[in-house]
Amino acid sequence: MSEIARYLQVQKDLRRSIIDGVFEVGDYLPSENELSSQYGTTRMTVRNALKNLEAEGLIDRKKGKGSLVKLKRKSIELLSIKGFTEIMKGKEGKIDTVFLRKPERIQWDDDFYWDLSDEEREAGCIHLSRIRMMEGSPIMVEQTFLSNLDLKGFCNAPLVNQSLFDTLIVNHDIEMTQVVQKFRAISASSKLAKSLNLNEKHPVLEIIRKLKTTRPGFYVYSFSYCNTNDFTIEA
Amino acid sequence: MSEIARYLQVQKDLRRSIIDGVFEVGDYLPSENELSSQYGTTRMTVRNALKNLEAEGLIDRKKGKGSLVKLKRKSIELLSIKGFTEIMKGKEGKIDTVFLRKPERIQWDDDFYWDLSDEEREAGCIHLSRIRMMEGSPIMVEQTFLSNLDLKGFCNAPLVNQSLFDTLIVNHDIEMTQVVQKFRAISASSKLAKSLNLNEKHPVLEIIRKLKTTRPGFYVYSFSYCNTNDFTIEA
DNA sequence: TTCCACAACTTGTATATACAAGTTGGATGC
DNA sequence: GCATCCAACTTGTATATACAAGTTGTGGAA
Repeated sequence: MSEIARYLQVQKDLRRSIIDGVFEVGDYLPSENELSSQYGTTRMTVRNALKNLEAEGLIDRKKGKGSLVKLKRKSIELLSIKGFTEIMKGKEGKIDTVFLRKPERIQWDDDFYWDLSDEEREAGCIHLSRIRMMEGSPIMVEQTFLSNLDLKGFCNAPLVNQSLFDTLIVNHDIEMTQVVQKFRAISASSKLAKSLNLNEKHPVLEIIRKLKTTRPGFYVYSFSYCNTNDFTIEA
Repeated sequence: MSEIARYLQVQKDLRRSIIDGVFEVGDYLPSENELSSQYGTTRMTVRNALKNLEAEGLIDRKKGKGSLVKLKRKSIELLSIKGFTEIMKGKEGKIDTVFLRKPERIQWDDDFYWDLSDEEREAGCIHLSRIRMMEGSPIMVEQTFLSNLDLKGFCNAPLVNQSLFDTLIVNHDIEMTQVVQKFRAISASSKLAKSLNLNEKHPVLEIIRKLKTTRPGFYVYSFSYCNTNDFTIEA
């Protein structure tokens, strides 16, 4: 009765294997024929799963070769930060993420930017706050809010791979599917300027995001503030 | 020999019909069975085309109902400008577009931001410049550059629907397929401040875009500068 | 009239099969 | 040794078919 579709099982299983490192970046997945006999299904069903994994950005598929694991989720996962100045043009530096506030349960703000459903309001809010650093310099402050819907143990368990997205997929079977993102240029408040090591009123890029997930009614909201002197934000 | 795949033909044909208004927004496409007999192919082939059109954002598909035409291309067509202040929250106002410079042939700048292929360099550049206004106020200045590759009569003919994108599709069979877009917050130069009716050094959102098309090697580049005091840019 | 069941549609999933076309490595011939 | 061809792999496309499951209108029972 209403079991999960087979191709979704395959998709989920392969995704988990990739994220957990069973298949490493640069590896090829087993061929479609191998996979279909492993999972006891047909090649077309496996292809359906692989096509979705490709759309998710986890693999690249090439005719004649195979399915290459790349594990580079597009903009939906993390905003990608690229060098802007001549020396760094287009390059992606190494990013360290530091918690300002670890995940904790709070109440939703009455004036929260996005409209919330009754269900979300009732479930309460989980909040976390991070700074992303590039070579010791703070680049982006990120505030994240999610509703506390069936997220058992979320605040106590550590994040998988330091990533909110990997944690939601691996521990809670929730996948990000769509994103609405809005951009503004604003002046840094004194507090923000301090966090980003800038002068007050320096221009800062504000990114407001609402991420839809595979769990109906469950969204992830984030507000990011970036110093874009030497970097661009790619989305 | 190496004909275009059937599902791509169906896809292109349906896409064009939608853009040309044969199927209007809000209509349902013919059912998969109807389409497959119309095109003399199987349902699975038609489904392949429809799935891609759904990914392009041209239709929505619902089990039990059909394929709903929505023609809401995502960020790839036009950046959408939405009200930010309380009164306007999320609303989309009416936008007028005014030419600062009509399309004209120029030389590529040696220091052009993106790397250009020899082919693009040789073909030369077409440049146009527009301001987008909302209720009389300038919101965005947009500089657009494209290589002059087989664009017969482009500079002389008027734009279709006032739109560069519609012009390229209808007159030259070129369709935008992918976009790389980078965001920065910068201070308005005096010239830019004047165009946008702002004080000098006011924060301005810079959007750098490179649009890939269905014609190999042909790209459209744009640089946009937005006043985001009362609006957000959605991408 | 109102309600309910069902037929007739829609898209979603799955199987089985076939051939086309890109990639690779090894056998063969020189 | 070296180039060439080819067999054996890979994914891409296409056909044919079947049933599941969501949607809607119709027609009959209460």
